[in-house]
Amino acid sequence: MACRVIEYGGAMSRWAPDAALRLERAAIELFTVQGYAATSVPQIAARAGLTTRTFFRHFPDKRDVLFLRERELPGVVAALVAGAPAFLSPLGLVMHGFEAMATGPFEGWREDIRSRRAIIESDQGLRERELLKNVLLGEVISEALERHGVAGDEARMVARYGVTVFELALTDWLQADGSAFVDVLHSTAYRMGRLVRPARQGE
Amino acid sequence: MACRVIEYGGAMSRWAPDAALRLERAAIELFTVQGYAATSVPQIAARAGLTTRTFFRHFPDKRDVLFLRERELPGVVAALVAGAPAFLSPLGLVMHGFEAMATGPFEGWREDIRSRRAIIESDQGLRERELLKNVLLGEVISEALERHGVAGDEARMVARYGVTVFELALTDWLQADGSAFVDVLHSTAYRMGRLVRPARQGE
DNA sequence: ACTCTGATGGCATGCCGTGTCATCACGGTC
DNA sequence: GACCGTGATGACACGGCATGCCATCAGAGT
Repeated sequence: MACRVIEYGGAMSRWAPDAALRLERAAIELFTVQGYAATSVPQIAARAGLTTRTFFRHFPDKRDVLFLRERELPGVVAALVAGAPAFLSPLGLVMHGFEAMATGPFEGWREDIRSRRAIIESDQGLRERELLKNVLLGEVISEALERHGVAGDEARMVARYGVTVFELALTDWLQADGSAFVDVLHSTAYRMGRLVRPARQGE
Repeated sequence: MACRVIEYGGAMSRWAPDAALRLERAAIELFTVQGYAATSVPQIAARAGLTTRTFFRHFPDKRDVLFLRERELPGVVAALVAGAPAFLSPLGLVMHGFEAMATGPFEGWREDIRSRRAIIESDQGLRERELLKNVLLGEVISEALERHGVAGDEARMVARYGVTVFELALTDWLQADGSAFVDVLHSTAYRMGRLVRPARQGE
């Protein structure tokens, strides 16, 4: 079967280093055409020129193939938070990390993310997996905050809040046309902060 | 098999109205003893005196049996938000609903919720399901806010924030000993609001 | 040429979840 | 009291998901 070599960032191993990428590509194509539920793992593997068993070596389950691109996200964001200026507030640290993501790689991935989102929202199981990934991201950020000296409970709260802002901003950015992700992120953070500010009458 | 009649709120149908409850009880017992993954649906059904097919008539999948008690939660909270005083801020409306839940039924369910939580946290799939339930709760609350005249995007933000506060408070309440849920809820809301307040230096 | 490593293929297995039809208890009707 | 409709359950078949196990095989290092 064609072992098309896709440049990936350098020679990794002696075998075709793109097995996971081929599987991901085949899966997205099939999901788009015939839907997620109607696509079987053997079908994906066959289209990628691999076997079912190999699919499950690269992905823990069928759903995970749609999140290959996000595997490194927690580590990257955590590193960005870890490297944020120490004088920032806890929320400032988190937003610093997200801001760097928004101005960096995300800006060019809009259509990729959009097409994946369309598939994810078509299936409840995929939605669940996405929620878990977000929570996991929050936990990693929380640890990074603790290494900045933020107390554990405060770190958890700020991390969860930050991830929520990121999620909502991402959704807005994918729907709205033309805006830069950074701007949407800032706008969302500002508006949400205002809404959530403890008001005297509303508890 | 013993068809123990559990009072549930009134005669529902002519058959034993407690099939779902029997299944839930059997499932929790087995999950506690041998773990979630090591327990099969046929095993649960047999212990409840029913068949596998009947299990899937009461629950869409194996995970859902642990969330039977929360089925009515979204409706209840939405009704509480809908009935909240109109002069409250959007966040005040949401917190009003949660506050009523906290002072009401939740206070007596602590140990039940705690044992379920222990099982849920032992399995990734169960965590995912719980996250989905929380998001669904947020969506229902968001709709209730819109019926109060809150704009769509603001409703989404406030609802997500409120659910997050509720989650964090619930976790704290289950771990800490002795505190009333309402107090933990208020404390969490206050502390999180302070952390999240837009600071001048931190974006 | 030899060995070691690690990705892959192939097979078997068990559980999950669903479609389909039969059964059977109960309530209503005459 | 006999009839029928309703709706929950039982029984069976079936396909897909996920994993354990072992064989294979290509390449790297010696």
